[in-house]
Amino acid sequence: MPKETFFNLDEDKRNKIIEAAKVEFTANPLRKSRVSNIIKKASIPRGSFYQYFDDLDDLYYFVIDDVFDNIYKAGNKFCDATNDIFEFAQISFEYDYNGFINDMRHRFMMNVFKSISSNEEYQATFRKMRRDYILGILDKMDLSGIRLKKEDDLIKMYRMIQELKRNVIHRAVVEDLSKEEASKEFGWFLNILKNGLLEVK
Amino acid sequence: MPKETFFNLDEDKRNKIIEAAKVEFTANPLRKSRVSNIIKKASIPRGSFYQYFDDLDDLYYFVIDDVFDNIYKAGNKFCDATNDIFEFAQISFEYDYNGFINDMRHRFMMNVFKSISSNEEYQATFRKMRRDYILGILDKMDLSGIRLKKEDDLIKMYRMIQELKRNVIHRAVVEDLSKEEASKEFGWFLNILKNGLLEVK
DNA sequence: TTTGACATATGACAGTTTGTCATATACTAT
DNA sequence: ATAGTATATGACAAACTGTCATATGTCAAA
Repeated sequence: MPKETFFNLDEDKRNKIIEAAKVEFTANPLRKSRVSNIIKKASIPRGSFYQYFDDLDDLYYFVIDDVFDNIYKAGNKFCDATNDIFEFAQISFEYDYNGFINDMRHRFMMNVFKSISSNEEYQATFRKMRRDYILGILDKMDLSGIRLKKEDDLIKMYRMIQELKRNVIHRAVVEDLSKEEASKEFGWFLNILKNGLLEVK
Repeated sequence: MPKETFFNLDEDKRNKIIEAAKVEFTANPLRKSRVSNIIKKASIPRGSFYQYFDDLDDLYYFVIDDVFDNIYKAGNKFCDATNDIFEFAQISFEYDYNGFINDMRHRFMMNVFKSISSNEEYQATFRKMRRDYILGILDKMDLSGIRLKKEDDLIKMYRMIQELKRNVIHRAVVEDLSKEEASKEFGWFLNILKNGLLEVK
């Protein structure tokens, strides 16, 4: 979290720094971003930077949280437009999409997301290999009880489950969940997937 | 991707480098990891490192992909144990959990996952704020058609939807999906969430 | 065995980058 | 006016990166 000194700054200066940071993080992924570039762009001396932030990461997370927050807040204003939660989800999705992918922000988000997973080259290989691999597994399963029939849908389903798994394990690592807690949590999600959220009529 | 030179190395040397890298990436998140530490640990000269890899990222992604691959492959061997895909998911989850969270690997995965999202401090604040915020939105929704009734379950459901949204947008950014494609994709997922995967009897 | 072509190894080095610190300046309250 | 506190500043040592000229190893053809 930026230091108090940063928040004591007058708004203009603060914004100037944030803007400079966004420019830098848009041009480069975090790992290639440099404090030197940001202070040059924002015209502040090096010492000041470290008076405001612990280090570059500190500023980085502050900036992305700000961006994310703004987008989500904006998207969520649509909760007055409907009282159907799925409709709301769909509407806010479109809005979020615009927020994340508008021209100004696309490159920035690209860098944010890229630093998350492996680079493109790996992802491509990964995905290609995966498809056959998934089909191999699905082949061994009895899918007669499943609503989906198309191969593409089944693969999507498999990936959805994997993604859920990844998500729970991610949280287990970060939040230190025990195996039992994590497993139960995953089971809960699986159950939703199986039976759906809607009441059975 | 590591260069051919790296793959031409005899296995011992290759493993020594990978081991040194894992030690470094376990001790530090990518951003604080140093080529210098790795070459010291692996006893190879600096020049060689750059003969094998483009840069540190190159090695990093190679190492995590390797780790992930091994874990998932191991987990997926259970696909012979059952032909119920949900049971399989649950079994392989437990196995994956062990893979990711065993003593040796916990710290390493922590670093991998941490570099994904903001740091802990932010996450904690975020989560705390979020709860009330989510309840505020849910309050405006008509939840009478939803099977879940407990507040905690409803929040989990909301987070699941958000996570799905994040996931689709992530892919939209990285894979350059159009708004229509992305939106349709999200709709597909929502539909599964609503109605479940199981055939209606 | 010798030769040449090619692959690999090596560490010194120039150029960057980082985080700190001593000093200067501004601001506030008595 | 003064003391006390907060902020600004840029020089600097230490650390790090990626490159390059040079040395060494390998191997097939002569």
